[in-house]
Amino acid sequence: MTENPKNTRDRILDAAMDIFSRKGYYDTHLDEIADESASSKGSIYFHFPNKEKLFISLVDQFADLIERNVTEAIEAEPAGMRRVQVAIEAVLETFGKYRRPAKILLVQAVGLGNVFEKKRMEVTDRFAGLIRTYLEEAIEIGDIQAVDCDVVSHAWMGAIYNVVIQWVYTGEPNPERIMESLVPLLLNSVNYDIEAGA
Amino acid sequence: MTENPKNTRDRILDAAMDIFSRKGYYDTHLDEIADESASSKGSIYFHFPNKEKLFISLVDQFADLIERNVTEAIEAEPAGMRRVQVAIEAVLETFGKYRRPAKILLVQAVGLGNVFEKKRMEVTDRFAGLIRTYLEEAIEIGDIQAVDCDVVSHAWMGAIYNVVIQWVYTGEPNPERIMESLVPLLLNSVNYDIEAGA
DNA sequence: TATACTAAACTGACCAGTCAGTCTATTTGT
DNA sequence: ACAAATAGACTGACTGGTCAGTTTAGTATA
Repeated sequence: MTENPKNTRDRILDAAMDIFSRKGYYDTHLDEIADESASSKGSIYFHFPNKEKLFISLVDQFADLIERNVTEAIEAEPAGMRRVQVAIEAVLETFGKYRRPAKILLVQAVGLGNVFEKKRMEVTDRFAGLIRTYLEEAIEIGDIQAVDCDVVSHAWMGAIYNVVIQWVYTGEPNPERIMESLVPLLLNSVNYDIEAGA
Repeated sequence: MTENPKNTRDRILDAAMDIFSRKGYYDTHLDEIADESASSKGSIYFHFPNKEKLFISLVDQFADLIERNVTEAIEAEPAGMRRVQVAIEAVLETFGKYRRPAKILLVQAVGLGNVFEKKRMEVTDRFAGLIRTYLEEAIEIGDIQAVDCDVVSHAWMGAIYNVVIQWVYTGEPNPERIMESLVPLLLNSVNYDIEAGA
C-alpha cells in the first residue's frame, strides 16, 4: 500500500498503455499488466470485461481526446481553410504530446484481425470525415478550387499518420519539424498559400 | 492429386495469401492453410521453417515486386520530377493490380509485435529511401525548390498507403480515380506542375 | 532403394478467463 | 458505542481450449 497513489483502475490503464504500446496486442499478457500495475489478474477482470475491451478503451480514449482538441481549436476560427489548417495543427500537437497513445492508435491497433477492423474503420472514418467536412466548407467558400475530397482527406490522414509513426519510432522528424514542413506541404497540395490566405 | 495443377509450395503460398489477407496473422491457423491448399501441415513445414517465415516471405515477395516495377518504370525516364511521377504511378499500378498482397503489406503486417517491427521498418525505409533519392535528384536538377525530403517522402508514402488501404477495404476510390487525383495532389504539394513540367 | 514429398495423429506450452475466498470500509441494528 | 452484517475491491491458483510445431508412417518417382 501507499505505493502508487492512483486508484487501481488508473494504474491498470497506465500499465496497459505502456506495455501495449511497446509490445503490441498479442505479445502483451495480462499477467504482465497485472504485475506492472501492482494489482492482479482478478483486478483487471473486475474493472474490464476482457483483454480486447481494455485495449479498445485505450484507443477510444485517445481518439476522443484528438477529436476534442480539434473541435475546440477550430471553434475560434472562421470557416474556410484557416479551419483546415488549425485542425491539422491540433492533431499534430496532440500526437506530439502523447507518444505512446499515438503508437497504440497508429500502429498497435492495426492488423489485429477482424475483431479490431471495425474499430479501425470507425476511427478512420471519424477523422477522414472531419477533414472532408472542413475541406468542403473551404471549397464552398471559395478558399480553394474543387478537389476530390475523399482522396484528399484519406491522403492527408495517411501523410500525417505516417510522419508521426516515423517520429514515434525514430524520434525524427521531431514535432516542430513536422509542424513546419508538413502543414505547408498539405495545404500546398490543394493550392492554398498560407501567407496569402488564398 | 491432379486437382489443383500447381505444385504444393505454390498452393500453400496462394492459400496463405488468401487467408492472411482476410483474417490477419494471428487469426490465421496453419490448419486452415493446409486445408485450403489441399495439402497438410507436414507439407507446410517441409516448405517453410515456420509460420512467421511463411508470412514474411509473402511480404518480401510483394515488396520486391513493387521495387522491381518502380525501377523498371523509371529506367526509361530522364532524371528529375518525371522519375518521381513515374515512380508513384508504378507503385499505384502495382497496388491496383494486387489487392490481397496490398492488404497484407499495408495492413496485416502492422502491429504484430516486435518480431515484425524490424521487417516493417525495413520495408518502410526501402520505399521512403527510393522516393527521397528521386526527390533529391529533382531538387538538384532544379525541377523543384528545396524541401524537407525526409518529411515529404514519409508523408507521400503515408498518403499513398492510406488511400490504397481505403480502396482495399471499400473498393473506393478505385485505382483510376486514385491515379487521377492523388498523383497531381502529391506533385502539387512540392509545387510541381505536371503540364508545365516546372 | 534412396530421395523428395505428403498425410495426419500427436504433443505440450501457453495464456485468457474463472472463481472461491480474503481484506477493508461502510452501514445497520441494539 | 460496538458488534454484526453487507458490499465492493481485490487476489492468485487453477483450468481448459487452442494451435504452433513434431513425429511417424507412409507414397510417388527417378
